[in-house]
Amino acid sequence: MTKENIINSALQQLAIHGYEGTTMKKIAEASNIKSASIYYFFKNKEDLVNNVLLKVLSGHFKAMTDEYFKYENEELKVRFETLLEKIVRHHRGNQNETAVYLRLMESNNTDFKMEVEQYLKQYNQWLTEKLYRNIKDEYTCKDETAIKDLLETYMLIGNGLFWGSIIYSDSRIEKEIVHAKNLFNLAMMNMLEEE
Amino acid sequence: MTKENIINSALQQLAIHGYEGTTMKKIAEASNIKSASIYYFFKNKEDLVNNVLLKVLSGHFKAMTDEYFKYENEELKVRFETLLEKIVRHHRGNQNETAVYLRLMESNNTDFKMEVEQYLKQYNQWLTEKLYRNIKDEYTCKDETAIKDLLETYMLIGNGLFWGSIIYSDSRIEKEIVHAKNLFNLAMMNMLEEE
Amino acid sequence: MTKENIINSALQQLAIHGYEGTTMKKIAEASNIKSASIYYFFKNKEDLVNNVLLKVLSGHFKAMTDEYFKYENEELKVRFETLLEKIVRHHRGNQNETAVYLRLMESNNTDFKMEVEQYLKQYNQWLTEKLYRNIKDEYTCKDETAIKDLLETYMLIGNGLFWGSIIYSDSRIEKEIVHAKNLFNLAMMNMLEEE
Amino acid sequence: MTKENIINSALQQLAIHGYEGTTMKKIAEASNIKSASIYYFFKNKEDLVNNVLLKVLSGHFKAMTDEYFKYENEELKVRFETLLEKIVRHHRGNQNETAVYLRLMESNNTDFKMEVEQYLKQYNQWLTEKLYRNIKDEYTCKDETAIKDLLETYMLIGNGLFWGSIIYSDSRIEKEIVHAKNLFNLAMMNMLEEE
DNA sequence: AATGAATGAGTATTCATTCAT
DNA sequence: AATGAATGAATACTCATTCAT
Repeated sequence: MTKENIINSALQQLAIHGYEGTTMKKIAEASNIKSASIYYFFKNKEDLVNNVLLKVLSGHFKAMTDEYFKYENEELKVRFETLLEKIVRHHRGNQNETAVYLRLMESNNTDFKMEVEQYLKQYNQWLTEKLYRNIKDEYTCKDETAIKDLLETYMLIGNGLFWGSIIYSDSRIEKEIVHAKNLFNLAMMNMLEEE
Repeated sequence: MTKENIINSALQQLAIHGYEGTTMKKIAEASNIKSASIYYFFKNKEDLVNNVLLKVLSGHFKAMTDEYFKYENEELKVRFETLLEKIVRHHRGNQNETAVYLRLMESNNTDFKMEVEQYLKQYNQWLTEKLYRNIKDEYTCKDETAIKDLLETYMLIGNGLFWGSIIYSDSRIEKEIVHAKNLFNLAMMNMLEEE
Repeated sequence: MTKENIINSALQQLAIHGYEGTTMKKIAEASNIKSASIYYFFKNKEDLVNNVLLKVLSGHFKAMTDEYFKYENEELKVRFETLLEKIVRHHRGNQNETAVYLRLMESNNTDFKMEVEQYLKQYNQWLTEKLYRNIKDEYTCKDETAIKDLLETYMLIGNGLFWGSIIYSDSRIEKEIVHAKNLFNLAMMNMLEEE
Repeated sequence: MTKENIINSALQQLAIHGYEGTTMKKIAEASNIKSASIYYFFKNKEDLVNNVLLKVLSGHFKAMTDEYFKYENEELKVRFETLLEKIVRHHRGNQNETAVYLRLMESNNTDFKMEVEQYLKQYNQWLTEKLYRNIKDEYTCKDETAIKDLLETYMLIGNGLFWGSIIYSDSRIEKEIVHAKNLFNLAMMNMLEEE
């Protein structure tokens, strides 16, 4: 389908050139159509990019939730660790998608910026809540603050992993995953001890 | 001085709009001159941006090394922790500078991309070597791999902090710093125990 | 057709203003379109001018060969004389075309310079060979050098006529043609006598 | 002297790049000064180019008259022939000067065009008159028209030589000179015979 | 569903020129 | 005598968008 074709080409172009650097002509060429034809399917550039962003973000959310539920029955520690790893693998396997929302977040188009930021907030919130529930359900932890701290620490490690997945080579990334898992184990054990 | 003025305006614009989104006219307007005048001081846009980048990167390096040497006589643990904090504070206090090199790194101009990436690599190398020396000098650690792992873990935490400093609010960042410090302490103690 | 229209306008402008002096805006105005539209048909200024040059040179060659073959069955002397006259008439009737390649030859664009020079060389070669064959076939001239000299003399007269067609008025040109014919007759008779 | 220096640099630049292609900056660079300094000596670009043109044309006239008078006491035929040769040698030895007035003549600046054309007309007139007088004085030629025809023929040959000096190589030019002399001899003898 | 043709608004850059020093 | 700094106007070219077909 042409429409899907255009979205994919746009995704690719946006990943490489960013919003300002992506032209309708380049997208059209990558789709083997003429640029005028894009306007049959999309109102304008913004509309098209919005569609791309929607695809990227919903794809990300689906991948993340799928991953989460796949390991729902595992032991808590394993679940946390696996999720950490899966985040990296997803970014590595979908570098274009990640590049797109990174670049749109930094574009000077406020709409995209806000959309990405809002999504990120929502996703973080969803994840945090899930994880919070998990801990609550499995550990009889009295100290709510301790849980929150652990989760924030978890996010910190996740962020480090994320940025590493952007700037590091494949081999380095594998090490990062190991370090991240170890780090989280330490943090968790530390919390349980204090308890 | 007009030349300095132009560089600063360009820095600001690049932070907001990125390379493609920054126009000579916008820079000129922000400098209260006409765009033709920019060409009296700079050969072209690339030349100007190169000057901005040079300023940003050398500024970053100076700040980082200054910070490093300021605490050189402190206890190792304090030194590591302080550096972690200072990195965040520097990014927070110089958001424009950070934004510039983030965005240039992602621009489709290969020259800038490479310059930033090379700088980052160099800086990382410098930092890693310094820290490696520090640990070696102060701890009689037999296991070289353990030190390397600790350093990589330190970088992982630093990366998490860095990305957090891009996406989080001021209040959240303060918490991140605390988590980061704790995390590193755990990692270090863990290494020493194993020894 | 718009494309043809643009080429013709460009031809006109190039004849008047030369390469550097011809602007895309002037061409557009002369074509009753906006300058951006030119880029729908031509990659850039150089591409457009190349098309103009192609038209001019192929037009010149066609006119010259047509003229040559039209009188192929006439007596040799008549043929030479007619050709001399036709060269002038062609330049006079197509002053713009002549002006274009004269000016492009003198432009500081090496590509056009070389294209025109190469064409001129080719055309001269073609003409010389044809004429050489004609003399050889019709006169039992033993002295090859004499023929070559006659041809070079013919070219000299042709060049005088050409330059005259650039700088002289219509009435003066008519006289030039008569002088040129007489001159060539003298040169030819002189060669035959010596034989 | 700086002024002379500027004129010479401008001459060189005009020969290479023509009027439109010659910039004040290029002239300044070739003169080892800054472009603003040119305006101390010349009102504007046109004024400067006018000075160059003046130099070129007066230089040409001086060279031509010098040459003429140097051979004034020679035999008429020799005088004509020598002058023909000297014209070529002058153009060949002063290619820049010739290029300048050729290119200015074709520039779209009407002033220069007219100045060059007027000079050429004047020079032609001067030369024609001189030569006319020479013939009149030395030959008892009754037919005025014959003399005029001979002179026009002479100019035709001169023009051929001139254009050849623009487009031909050094070796070819030497042959051209021989042909031109022979041709003029034939023309002159022809006129005398008819008498 | 697709495109050929066209364009207004911009974009980096150049150029002749000015003027205070 | 010379220039550093500045600019209005122009130049080739690009880009998102439109519209008739």
